[in-house]
Amino acid sequence: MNKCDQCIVRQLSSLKALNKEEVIKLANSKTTHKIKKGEAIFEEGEVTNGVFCVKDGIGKLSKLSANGKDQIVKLVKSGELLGQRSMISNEPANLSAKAVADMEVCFIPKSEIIHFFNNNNQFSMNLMQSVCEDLKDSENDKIALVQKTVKQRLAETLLHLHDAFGENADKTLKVQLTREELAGIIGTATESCIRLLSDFNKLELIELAGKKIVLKDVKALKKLAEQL
Amino acid sequence: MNKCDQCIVRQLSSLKALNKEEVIKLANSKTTHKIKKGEAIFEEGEVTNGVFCVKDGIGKLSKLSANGKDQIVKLVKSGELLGQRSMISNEPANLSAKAVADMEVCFIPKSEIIHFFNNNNQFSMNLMQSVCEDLKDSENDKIALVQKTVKQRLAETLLHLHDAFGENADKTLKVQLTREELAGIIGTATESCIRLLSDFNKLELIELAGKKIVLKDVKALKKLAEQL
DNA sequence: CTATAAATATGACATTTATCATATAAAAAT
DNA sequence: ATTTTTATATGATAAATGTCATATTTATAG
Repeated sequence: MNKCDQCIVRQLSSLKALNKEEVIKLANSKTTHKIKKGEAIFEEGEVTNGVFCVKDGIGKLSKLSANGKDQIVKLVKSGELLGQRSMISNEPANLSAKAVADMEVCFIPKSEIIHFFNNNNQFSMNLMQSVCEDLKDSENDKIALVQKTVKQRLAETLLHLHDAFGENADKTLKVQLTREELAGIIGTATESCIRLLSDFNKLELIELAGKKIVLKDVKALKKLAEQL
Repeated sequence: MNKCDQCIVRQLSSLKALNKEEVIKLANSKTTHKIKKGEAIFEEGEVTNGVFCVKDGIGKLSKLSANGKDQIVKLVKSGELLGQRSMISNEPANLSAKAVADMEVCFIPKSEIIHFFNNNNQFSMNLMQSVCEDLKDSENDKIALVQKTVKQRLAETLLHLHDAFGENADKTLKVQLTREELAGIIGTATESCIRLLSDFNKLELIELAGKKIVLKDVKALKKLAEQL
């Protein structure tokens, strides 16, 4: 039973370049894992020796600082690969990967990936492009961190979460993050994040219902995120 | 006359994986350019259609913000490749590349690189690893921007400039940056950068002689950069 | 070599953001 | 259901950093 063929990761990630034969090879070597919200897929410093495909759920890549704050570098959703960077660099993971919502992931051993990389030009190009995409995002994030205020970054992040993960039937954002996690994405103190969310709420840019957030005025949020 | 074979870029960059035949092919397709200090190799938004090898000099990759500040993402020195990311992503450059010191660069057309990428696994792996290295650096920079103070980042940057570019006979740093450029690297206002340099000078951590900077107390700078 | 512009330096002040304290609400455990 | 913990919220304050003004020095152009 070749389950990988129908898998969303196979449709969306670099793996889409694999041919039938390669997918069968993949299906035989992969292992499937369920990760509960809050649990780690791998921790900073760990040697993973392969990549993880996100079949379902949402994960965060983050790094714990000396002062105890967890800086979130990227959120990943179904269809994406995790741990490519450290596998390719032959290094222990630079970041920890944890589940923000219950996840289902498949582990693909490094040997398989390297085999595909060496024998399938389209695959290696896809993988390369995916790392390049991450690099571009990271560089742009870096610039935003310096050039925008916390308020602007919060607005930007809310819009991005909406774009990337969508909304539920009741218009609330699909990703449910704690205030602490949200602060970890925009790079600020938890209290500042909470405060600004309250402000946005009062200004009717968003609506807060417990942990759930509704973007009420996307236009105004966009304006806020971009203004000088 | 096959000049590429002896070139420093060939010895240090992903190109080291090329065989004799490939180097000859490379030598026939490359073009050499001299770039004066301050001039651009390419500008943000430009389609480059190839990569640039840095034979000599120092360059900066930066992005101009709406408020007129130039955020420097990376400095490059001889032996490195420029413009890989946007070439691979098939996108116009996300950043501008300008000379910080007079440069000599060679342009290699995209078609050549793609040919090597598809026919030489070691080259494609090298290129991949080089982008991964950039990604790791960028992610770590991002985290430092959030978790460290401007003072710490200045100390860190001075140490990094010393490590990466070395010093002259008179112990001054080899890279000569304006205060504005230095501010653009650490992500702060020019005035704040100047002020902190003065402080460091008074504390005898560094010595200022015009634009030239000497690191007088590396140990103390390291301690400053890492402390909580 | 002078005139002009640009870079560096420093003070005064405003603003942003972090930190600490504490209250309230929500979630988890017993 | 009640206790205990954890998350959210908000005020007060301090610290860090940006902005504006203005010298002073250094570089560049004529």
